[in-house]
Amino acid sequence: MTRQESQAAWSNWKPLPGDWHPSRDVLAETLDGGQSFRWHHADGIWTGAWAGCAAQLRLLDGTLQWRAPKPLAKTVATALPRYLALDRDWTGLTDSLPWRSDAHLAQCVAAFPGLRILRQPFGETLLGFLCSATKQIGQIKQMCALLAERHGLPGDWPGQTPAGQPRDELGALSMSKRQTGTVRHRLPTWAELAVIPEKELRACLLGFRAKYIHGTAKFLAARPGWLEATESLPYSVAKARLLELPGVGEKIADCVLLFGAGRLEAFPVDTWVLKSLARRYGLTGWKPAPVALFGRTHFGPLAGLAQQYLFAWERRPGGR
DNA sequence: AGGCAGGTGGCCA
DNA sequence: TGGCCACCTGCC
Repeated sequence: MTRQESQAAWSNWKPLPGDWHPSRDVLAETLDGGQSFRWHHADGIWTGAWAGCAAQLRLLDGTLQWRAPKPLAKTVATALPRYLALDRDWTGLTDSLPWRSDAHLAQCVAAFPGLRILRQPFGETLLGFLCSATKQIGQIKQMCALLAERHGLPGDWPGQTPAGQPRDELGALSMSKRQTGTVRHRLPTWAELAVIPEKELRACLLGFRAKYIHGTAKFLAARPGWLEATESLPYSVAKARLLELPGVGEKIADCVLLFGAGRLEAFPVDTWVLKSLARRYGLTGWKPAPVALFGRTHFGPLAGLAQQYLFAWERRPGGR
């Protein structure tokens, strides 16, 4: 492998606008805590890609800085604040959660001060979470990386393959290394996915999820503008529409609306949240649907934000 | 070495 | 409506 591709230049580091000063842990939890599957960390620098954008982030003396590939710098300067939802008052939003009357929530919020919900591209969020069924974050990232490398357009940005990283003849990083440190391609669009045989999708370690992604791609290809329209519909209507897609159930629909459309009322209930509410709120044995109802009732219109704090807490190393 | 993993859909009573 | 189970496959 040549090194030529890594010669492209990055812009100069610049402070991120706004007043977000996350700790290293909170930054990691936000970028790599299961909302997005396209950020990779190396040597204190986070590299991520979404839509036609790529960016790097680093924390220097408690200040968050960013840079982008030079040709993209202008675009990213606009797109990154939106992606990171810098325009929303997260301090105020978090303050309006019912932590004053909920000691466990207060503990979670205190443990991850400044945690926020990303605003990712809607279609990419859908793809990521269609990969997510009964998979761990590392494996989901691997699937997304393979989809991007094999079926997405090359990005207009410097290659991010760590020097000397061995690759097998199929282009997959060897699984034993579990390195997902490449963000060299865009994710395929839904239009691109629609013409990929299901068998090729399965080869990206998708397993039975390949059928759902293929089916969703075909569904969307037959309905131009359907997904874009869905993004801007009211929450309940948008959710009902997402549930029409093969492989999209309650949980994934809520993830897409929460992480890909900024709908903080969406309250995805996965196994972690199920465990959290069982253990911390006495809902042992409850099924996902009643738990979701409890969550929306108890946490209110920003239940999705509360969910992210609970999720982060429950996932802590050695978490109990 | 076999069960389990950020779910969903289909089939039964 | 509610409870089960198959679905792919890599990893602990």
